[in-house]
Amino acid sequence: MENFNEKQTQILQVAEKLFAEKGFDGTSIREISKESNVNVAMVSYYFGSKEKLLESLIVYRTSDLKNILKDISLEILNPIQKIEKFIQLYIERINNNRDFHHILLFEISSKKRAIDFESFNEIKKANINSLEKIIIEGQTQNIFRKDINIHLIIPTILGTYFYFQMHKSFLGDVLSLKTDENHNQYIKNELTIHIQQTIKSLLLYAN
Amino acid sequence: MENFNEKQTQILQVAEKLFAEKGFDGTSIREISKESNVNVAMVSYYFGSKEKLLESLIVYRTSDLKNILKDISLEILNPIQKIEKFIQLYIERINNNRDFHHILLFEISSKKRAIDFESFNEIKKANINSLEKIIIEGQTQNIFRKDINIHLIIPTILGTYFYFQMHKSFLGDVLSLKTDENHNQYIKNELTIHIQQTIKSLLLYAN
DNA sequence: TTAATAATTAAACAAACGTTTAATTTAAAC
DNA sequence: GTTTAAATTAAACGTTTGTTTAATTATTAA
Repeated sequence: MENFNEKQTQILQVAEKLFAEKGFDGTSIREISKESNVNVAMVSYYFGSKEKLLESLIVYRTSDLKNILKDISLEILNPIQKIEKFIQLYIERINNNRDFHHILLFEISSKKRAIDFESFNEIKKANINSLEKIIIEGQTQNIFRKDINIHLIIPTILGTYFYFQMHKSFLGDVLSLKTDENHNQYIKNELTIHIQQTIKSLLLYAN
Repeated sequence: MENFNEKQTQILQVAEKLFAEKGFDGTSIREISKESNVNVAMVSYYFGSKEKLLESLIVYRTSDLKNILKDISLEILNPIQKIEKFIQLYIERINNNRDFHHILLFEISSKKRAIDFESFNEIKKANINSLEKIIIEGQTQNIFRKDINIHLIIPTILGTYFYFQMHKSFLGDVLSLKTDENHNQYIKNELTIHIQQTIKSLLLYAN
């Protein structure tokens, strides 16, 4: 349906970066146009308004995310390996789109604008279903606990990631992560392992 | 040092609510003054500027938080009970100041303003120390795992809480939490138990 | 080559913003 | 009761905001 040309994509990417850094209301169209090397009027010309620019960004990124969905439950792995892989892929994908998810997080919990998150909620539900399949498989094999509330597993996985990301500077200090590259490598390795270990313990631990 | 009179407190509380709902940049001084039933000029008169109002809010709430710090490590409880109590008190306290912590979360990860978070970081470090004591105690008693990274425990505890809080409407749907009272009770009970269970599993589970 | 459409621009627009001013009212001190 | 200081107000200030206009340039189609 929606397709963006080169200049539109340029604007969307600059807007994404600035919205993530300074928030939607903290970013002006003039900043966006300046950093995109485009006239101020072009944003209205292409997207209609600032708010519609944000909506276009959501369309743009959501259509990105839809394609990558992968069904781990069909692979030849045991439930524990599937959980590990699910978490690794989930964190990796969100981290690759961290600016966009930062914006989403703010907009979802904001009462300022009425934005339609339905297409995004669909993706979220698909991911929950994917995880649920794996957990049920582990439960029927008597490996996993039976009293698991799946809707609290995702908050622990993603919450840990987002908290880490948002406290970048504080945690970067205590963990001696000097560069952004260090930080990113830490997420890819230690943090992902920590989250995997946490969820595995929760699923496997018997009172 | 700083002390606020009744009218100043009124302004601070309204500002806190609106900043949490719509963000700092999404809230105007005129909105704050209207909802506080004071003249627009009063905000500048009392606080100097909008940004100094935010700084005053941080001072106001931080001095609140300092007093409640409680040393669980001295109580007559076993390490597991101490962990449970630590998590319960920590979540409870943050949930009681959820608007303020919502603001903090976004200011900390924002590149818009240069705000001094030192006093707040001190509190955070004190809490980490408190948790570390408990974990070390459990480790010397050979109850807890030895390969725990304490700096990733806090992100899991608070990250789970914040993610839950920020996805209020999505999770409220799937968990059938109709009112704010329902939501708050769920945090106090099920969510707190989930987080306790998660951290206990992580600390106790042996490969 | 010409006509029509799309892209781009500088300038202007009104509205909203944070802040200041200057006048007035209220409260406290003497 | 008078003086002094603090609190409160409506109005105005200069900027910045998102958006529109009207003119110009570049591209495409006939």
